[in-house]
Amino acid sequence: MGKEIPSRSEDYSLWYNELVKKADLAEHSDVRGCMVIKPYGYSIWEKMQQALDKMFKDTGHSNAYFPLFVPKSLFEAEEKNAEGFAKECAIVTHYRLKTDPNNKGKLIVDPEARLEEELVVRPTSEAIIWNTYKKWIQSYRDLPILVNQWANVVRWEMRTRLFLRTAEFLWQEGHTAHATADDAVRETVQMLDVYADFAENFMALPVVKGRKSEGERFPGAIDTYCIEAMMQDGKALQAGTSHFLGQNFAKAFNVQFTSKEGKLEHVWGTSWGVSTRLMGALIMAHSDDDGLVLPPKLAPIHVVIVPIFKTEEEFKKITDKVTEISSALRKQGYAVKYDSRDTHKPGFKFAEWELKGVPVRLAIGPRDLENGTVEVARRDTKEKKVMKMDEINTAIPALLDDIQNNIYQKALSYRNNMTTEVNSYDEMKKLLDEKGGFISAHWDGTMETEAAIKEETKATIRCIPLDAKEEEGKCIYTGKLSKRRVLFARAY
RNA sequence: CGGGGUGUAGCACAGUCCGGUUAGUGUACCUGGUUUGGGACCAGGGGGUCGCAGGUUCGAAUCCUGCCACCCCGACCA
Repeated sequence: MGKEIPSRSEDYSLWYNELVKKADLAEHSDVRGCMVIKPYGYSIWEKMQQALDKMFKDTGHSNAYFPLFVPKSLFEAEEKNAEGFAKECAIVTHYRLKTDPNNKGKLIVDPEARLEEELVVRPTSEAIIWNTYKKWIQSYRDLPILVNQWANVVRWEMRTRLFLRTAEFLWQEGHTAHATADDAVRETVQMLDVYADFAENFMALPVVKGRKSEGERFPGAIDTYCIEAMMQDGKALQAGTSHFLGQNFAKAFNVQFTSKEGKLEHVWGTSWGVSTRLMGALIMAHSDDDGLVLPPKLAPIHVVIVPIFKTEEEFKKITDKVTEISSALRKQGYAVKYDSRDTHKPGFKFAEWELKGVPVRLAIGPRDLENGTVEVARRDTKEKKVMKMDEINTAIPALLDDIQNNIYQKALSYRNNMTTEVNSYDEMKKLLDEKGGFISAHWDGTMETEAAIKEETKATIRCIPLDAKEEEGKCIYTGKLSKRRVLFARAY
């Protein structure tokens, strides 16, 4: 018996945890709340990075790197931001250990080595970056500044889950500075579009673009835009955010520039990020009870080839054929894995590569050699068919495209099925308990109502969709007037 | 951070209530052979600070105290 995972219907959250571990994506480390991302999982993250990085560069951004540590005085400069993160910060207070005089071979913190000013381990980098931008910006000619950084951040979470919420996680954070509010808003929306494009075209994950309510907004932002996705258990997941910071950070850090007209003005800012949480979204959006299902565009291995043989001689003949096929596929840019292990039976290998979500599997045995055929199996539908060997080179690219498209369509129709328009609070509560998903409903726009609904149902306003049509209605909770529907859901 | 639960081989667990040979099972691992078109079989073998630290006892995986970690529920989480 190999590795098996629980079914989604039995225990969704156990299914997720086991899948992450059994598919070799990540595991818990010995550090509380922190994970080890294993090579297979990390290679998926690298594919995400590559695609996103290119999109950032194509929209004019450059990468840079800022320090992990933020002096407390800088951190607290933008009050709302500091307050928002204060409860989950790790703080460096000392810079030296020494041997414990009472306990041989052990180390203690040297009380003599207390830092004059504590260093906050960045939960996000606005503070240190805006403090740096102050030095970079004097004139409108210095603007815009379009910088991104790939980094780790630390948020001391009480309850963690692999990829979805860990104390340390990897992400990218873009930080831009502009001469006008319009420019900054345009940037904010552009990056939201980049995220949505990435989610849909690479992750095969349909997302709703929207704006956060005041209560869900990034601390220190004027406006927070987001993409929201629907997971297979009916819970929503925020997959990326893009913030219009107004002049909040420029004012806090005194970042001013001289305009064309010779006036001294505060700079307008944005910040935007996606994290390794996208891995969680990817896993939960597509995978099934047999394991991971990866969209070809993010799969570290596109095609796995399993030989079926009895004798050494058969194995050699098959290997020759496989070499031919795989080098032709590699020439087209596909990652091909030949699983030539003789220590496992084919059935075992089939199950293992399915668990790891490889989009296409080829099986070649003596029968195929005779007939000039190969068995082609696709991971998303688990369909198998026998193909002529000389068709492979053209059939595989088409098949991979089809898989990419199919899992997107499947996720899209699921998401649409899981989005329900609701006009009464009772109906909403019933739906949340029985079906889940997005609830599209009217809201009076106040924080009080939002908080009350959250308190009573555990559902939050995920976003105010950008494409929400103007529609007169009554708030589901207070009956007050509302101009458009918003999306509620229970969320990760 | 509160309530509950669990820590025994890489993994999953039994044994703990009621202390007493050499701590066991499945799986994984190693060797040899037979196998190979959906998770092979037989035989042999290796692997254990029983979470950590104290205590009680002639004797502790087992009883007591403290600590740590993880899981579930809640609070928290922009």
